[in-house]
Amino acid sequence: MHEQLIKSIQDKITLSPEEIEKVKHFYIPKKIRKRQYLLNAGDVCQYIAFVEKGLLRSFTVDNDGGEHVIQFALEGWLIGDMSSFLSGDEATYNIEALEDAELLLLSKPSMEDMLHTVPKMETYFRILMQNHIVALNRRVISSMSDTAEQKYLKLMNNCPGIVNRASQQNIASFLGITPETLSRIRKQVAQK
Amino acid sequence: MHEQLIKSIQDKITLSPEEIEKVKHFYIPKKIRKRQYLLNAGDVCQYIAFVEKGLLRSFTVDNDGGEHVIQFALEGWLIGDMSSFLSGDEATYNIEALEDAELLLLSKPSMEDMLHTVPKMETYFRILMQNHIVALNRRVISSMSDTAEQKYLKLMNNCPGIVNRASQQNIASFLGITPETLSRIRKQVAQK
DNA sequence: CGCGGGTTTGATGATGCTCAAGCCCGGTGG
DNA sequence: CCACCGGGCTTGAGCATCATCAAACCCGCG
Repeated sequence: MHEQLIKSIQDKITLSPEEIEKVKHFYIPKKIRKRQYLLNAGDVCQYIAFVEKGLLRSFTVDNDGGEHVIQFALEGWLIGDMSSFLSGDEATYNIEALEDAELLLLSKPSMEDMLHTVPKMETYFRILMQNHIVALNRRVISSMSDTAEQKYLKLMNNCPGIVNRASQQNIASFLGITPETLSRIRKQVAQK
Repeated sequence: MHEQLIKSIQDKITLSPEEIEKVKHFYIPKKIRKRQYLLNAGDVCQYIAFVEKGLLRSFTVDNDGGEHVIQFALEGWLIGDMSSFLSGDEATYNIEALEDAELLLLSKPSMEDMLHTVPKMETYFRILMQNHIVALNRRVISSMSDTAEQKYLKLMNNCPGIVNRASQQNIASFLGITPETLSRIRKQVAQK
């Protein structure tokens, strides 16, 4: 049940077996079914979710009712509205399961406890934050300067799992292009 | 010399006068002239710079030699290659002064000292990080779904200082459009 | 069997890029 | 003090990419 979490942590820092046991107990396991929401925009984000299994998306809905996929999360990824979680403000994102999923939830009090009892986890979260910012910066540049095809190919290289498992609509929204354009691109790419 | 810094901190957390004095001493004042570089891509980012006065930009250069402005920083803002600063890896961004500037530099050892002696500064930096992530997410959405004119108008509203002080080339690069397009947009916008 | 969501395919049009020329203005040297 | 240079900004014409709108298609499911 915690394999992915432990792998993710040991990837970045070294913990003793006892520390690992302690860390585990701060997370609450939760299963959630396809199409269920983990968070609704407007609520406060109570939990950061680590994905053990499954696929989720976070997205916003703009004034015209258009959805914009902010992020996908599959096995080994974190998802949540960080800003709402840390500040206690209303969330601006929705989070929905695209597949049946097994999650490990971390509440804010648990997180604080955990950082207190296993201080090395500070480093773990700092690295996650840092990687997230780097990824966001890359995405900004890509969305501004790459063609639709380049964006798609980069996603295929970096996250083949997402391309295979998410619907084209969601992928298109994530890439900032229309589903029709994505369909045509896939056709072209396949012919090579 | 530290007015902007103190304002930025007191905006987010409450410090006693003694704590403020302590904090000040961790920062190294530095003046830098227009066109000077604070950081070259490939070097390690030794300092996070707080801007007391002036205007800077961070940018990448892609394979074709094209520049992409990642960020501007004017009075009261932070600039640096966070990832390089925190991890010690090579920086991917360049940082250049667009105006003569007065900076307050924070090295990594100083930062660690400071967080140790004035723990409330943890919160300050966490809020900065958090705001940064929110801003990046907004920028991603904007760059994917807004027209060039909308992007420009948003920048004008959010950061009039940048629109007034940076060159059109830099603003265009930041917005992900060509200088020609920006020129035409400004003309249209002016006619209202 | 028929419905419905997601995907494909086609035709058309708008937005913004490219390339190219001209202009404005500040700085430099004669 | 003026002429000239050069960088940045403007303006124009043509074009590529991608969005829009619309129709057909595919396939799982009631």
